[in-house]
Amino acid sequence: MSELTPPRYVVLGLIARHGAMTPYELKLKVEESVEYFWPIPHAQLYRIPARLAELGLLREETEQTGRRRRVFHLTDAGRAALRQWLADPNTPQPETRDPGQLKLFFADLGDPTDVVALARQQAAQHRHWLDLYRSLRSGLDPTDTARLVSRARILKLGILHEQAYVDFWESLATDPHRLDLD
Amino acid sequence: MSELTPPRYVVLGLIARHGAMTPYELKLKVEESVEYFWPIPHAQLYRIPARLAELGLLREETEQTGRRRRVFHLTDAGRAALRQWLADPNTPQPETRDPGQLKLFFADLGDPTDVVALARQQAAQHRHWLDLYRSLRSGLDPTDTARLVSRARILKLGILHEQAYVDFWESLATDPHRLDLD
DNA sequence: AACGATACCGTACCAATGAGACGATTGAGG
DNA sequence: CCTCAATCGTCTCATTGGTACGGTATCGTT
Repeated sequence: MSELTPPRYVVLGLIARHGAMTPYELKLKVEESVEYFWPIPHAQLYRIPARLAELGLLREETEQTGRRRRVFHLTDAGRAALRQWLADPNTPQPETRDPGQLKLFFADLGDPTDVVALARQQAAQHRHWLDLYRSLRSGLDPTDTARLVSRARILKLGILHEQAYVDFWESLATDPHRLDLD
Repeated sequence: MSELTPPRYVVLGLIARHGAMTPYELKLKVEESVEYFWPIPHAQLYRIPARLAELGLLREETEQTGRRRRVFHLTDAGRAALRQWLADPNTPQPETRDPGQLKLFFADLGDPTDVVALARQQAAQHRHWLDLYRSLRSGLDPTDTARLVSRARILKLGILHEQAYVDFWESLATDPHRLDLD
């Protein structure tokens, strides 16, 4: 069984966790969480399940009522593929694509004041995410122990991440000439 | 003048900084730095300059000697486009694609011991990058003041980033049941 | 000078993706 | 009924990712 791409495992995982879903429901689920660390454009969530069904990892059924939407169920093969992926600790390198970092990298080619404006904007942007993750964490339902642990963990990482970026950009905004070589 | 995609600005920026280059030289430059925060597959570095030349932002010349490679020069329009981009502090959101985070998010669907193995592997991986960035920073040439500042800054951010991830994964590896809700 | 080996360099191909316009369906309220 | 907004799905096109493959220079050896 060959490896799937990460977005495909996202679809398998969400269906494994929440039960059979339509592409539209997948889209809603993705927007509420996965999005933050693996964005998937919504059109993909119509293409991927269809592909997984061809591979036998999902089974497609059609609603008998109303809009007759396509509902995708996890098959045994799908569950097996998911488990196998989760059991393998080896993962590809993370990829970061950060336009702000890119502008910073080339900042010496522009006006020296640009970097301060950039830093301010970036600091604000990352602070926004930091606040969001913090409030999501304090809003966790302590009685839902099953979901709580994994939710809290992933939010913890998001918070550490954003905290690091806020620290960096704020320091750059207030003190652009400081040079850390410690 | 419509916006370009980030990889195109990378090409403009590298040529602005280092002078006219062939696609192959671009590839080498990308690998030595930009790669870490904006990966670009090498085939792109043959397509992008050609496209930018069509747009009038680069000018293509052909070597008279040997392999007769295509050398791309920055035009005034190209320089202007680059400056305009750098002067605009507004940037799209960063996108992170981290297979490790994805596996963590779905960890509750697999075996509970998987997460420890994952954490160990991730901790090692991020420690590797952390060490690399640190050694790159200590290897900076203090006499090259022009480049020093921008290099040091971007490395600082990389180090903060990796430090946060090392902290997270190491803590998870040694103490998988700890729950941070502070 | 001829040679092979090894790097260097470039292109081509095809499936997959990103982005977003557009169209269809539903159901709630008037 | 009718209208409007929300919901839901598909389509298209340029771009991208991934990678295989082919050509060209260089260098050490004889």
